Amino acid sequence: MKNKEVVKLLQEIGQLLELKGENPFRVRSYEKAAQNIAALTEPIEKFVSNDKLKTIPGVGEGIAKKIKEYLETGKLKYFDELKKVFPEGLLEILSVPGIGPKTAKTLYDELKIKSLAQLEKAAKEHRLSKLHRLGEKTEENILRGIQMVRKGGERILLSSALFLAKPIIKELEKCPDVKDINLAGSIRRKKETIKDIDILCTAKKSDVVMDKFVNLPQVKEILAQGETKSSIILDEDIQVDLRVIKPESYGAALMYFTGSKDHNIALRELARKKGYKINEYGLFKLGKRSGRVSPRGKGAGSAKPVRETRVAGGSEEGVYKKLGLQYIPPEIREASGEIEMASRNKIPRLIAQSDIKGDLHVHSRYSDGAGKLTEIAEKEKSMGLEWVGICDHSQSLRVAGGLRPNVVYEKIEEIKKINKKNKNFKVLCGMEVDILSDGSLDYDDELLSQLDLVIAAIHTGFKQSEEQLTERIISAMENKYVHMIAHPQGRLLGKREPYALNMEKVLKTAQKTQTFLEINAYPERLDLYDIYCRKAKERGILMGIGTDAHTLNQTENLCLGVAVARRGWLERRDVLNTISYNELIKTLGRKKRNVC
DNA sequence: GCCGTTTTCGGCCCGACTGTTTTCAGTCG
Repeated sequence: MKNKEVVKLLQEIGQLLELKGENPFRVRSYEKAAQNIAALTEPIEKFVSNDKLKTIPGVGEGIAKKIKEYLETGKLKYFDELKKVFPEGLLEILSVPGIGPKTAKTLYDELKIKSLAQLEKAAKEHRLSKLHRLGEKTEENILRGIQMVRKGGERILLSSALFLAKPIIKELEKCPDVKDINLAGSIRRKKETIKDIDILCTAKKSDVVMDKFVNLPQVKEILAQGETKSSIILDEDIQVDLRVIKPESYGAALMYFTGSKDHNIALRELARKKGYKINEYGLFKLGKRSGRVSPRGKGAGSAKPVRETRVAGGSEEGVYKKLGLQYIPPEIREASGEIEMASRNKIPRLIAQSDIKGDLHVHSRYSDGAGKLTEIAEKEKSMGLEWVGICDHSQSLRVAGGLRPNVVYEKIEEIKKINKKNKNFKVLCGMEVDILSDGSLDYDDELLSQLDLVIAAIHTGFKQSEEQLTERIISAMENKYVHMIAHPQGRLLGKREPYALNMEKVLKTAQKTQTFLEINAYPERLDLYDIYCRKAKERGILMGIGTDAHTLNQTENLCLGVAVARRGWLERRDVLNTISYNELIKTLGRKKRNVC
């Protein structure tokens, strides 16, 4: 699958064209096409062979031809020609915050700067500030930007971002002037990793809350402080933006800053077609034939377009409604069909935290977890749950205290005793059984048949070929005692890419064998991911959320699993965790009955 | 370069903040 390669190619073409000073709409076309290809779940090669490239939104005659040439020959003449005009290092410079195409071009033209290192040297020697429209401040900002780029990644886990955001919200809420306050941006959409934290609030006077914000004890640096927007860097090197909004615009602003960018663009296009204008201040009805006002207004604040009437803006619901749309939950605002569904009133009621009755994957002290069985049960009960599946590691995983078969039998007995004592809470005796390198399971069927819950997982041999890895998972699913595949794709965010798997085959087999797939809610995993959750749902595959908790506190990560499920459009009926203990036992027995 | 309830040409999302300037260009989201 060469989608990523093609996306990168188109993005780089866009950037080079931007440097060249090309028509910005042409630049935008390449970006748009790249975005839409990035969102594909099928290999781009398939589109070439079927001559279907132009069915991808944003891909027309020109770009289709270029993609075809690149995929068929491995090269693209047009791109090679472009690269002759500007050295590749300039693209690296563009990644420095604050440097856009114009600045990059000036730096190249005037100072012959074509790499990050040269840029850094020039900034330190104060050669940048001698250029037109660049000053000392810019020089400092560029140096800081270079450090940011060098640090790489700079995205943090959703869980870490939430951990940092919550105390800030709590503190700002204390301002008597602050009425509504909410997260926005990717953290509100619950993306798996977050670049910066966006917060929105309403307040009568913004200076009080802005002052409080920039003076929070965890602030390392103030990047900007304005009337409507301020930006800070936390000690943890994460940027936080706060925007203060007037109440009548709060909903529109929340939508605008929650994004995603593509969702917003699609909404704006829809609004325009319906004779509205939408921005962060509200939804406005355009007066008859008055929409032709030049956007280039002169003078501060005097550019108010004529005859616009605000028709919505205070609440998100109101704006969606006026646009003829059902409310769209933030988690699915990714321009992946939600607007069309909302126009047909077909947005499902997504699963909610309150639907959850249990956790399918927790480790105890039997293997590498920290809690005793009874402690785990108490903890989960205190969270309002009714059952927990305790799945320790199997014997091969020695480093994680994998259980010998005789110990598994001891665990079964202990759990029986616990369940006898507890009327309102049940523990399922589960195991996370290794799928060995040859595809066999780490325990024999005799032992597996004694367990309430068997989840199978790959923990070794990640580097095998796609065929081998896919085959391993498939053969595990074909075992009638295996209920669920844990962390099916095996990635660790920021540390390890997912295993090479043929997901089509995996999903097909899960459907055929009635095997469930896990949404592993461990912060670094969040696996299966959203797009495959949605695909699994389309096939009628049930999903199960497991926290993979190794400490008692980690059981609280259930909310992250719910977030992934919501991003995957899952409803209550798609997720095992929403059913009662008795129903669950029945459902877990289904595979054995039906498949064998 | 793409696209069509503005349909084969003429649009294409739009406003805030910074840092520089002396009225605004560039960048960002």
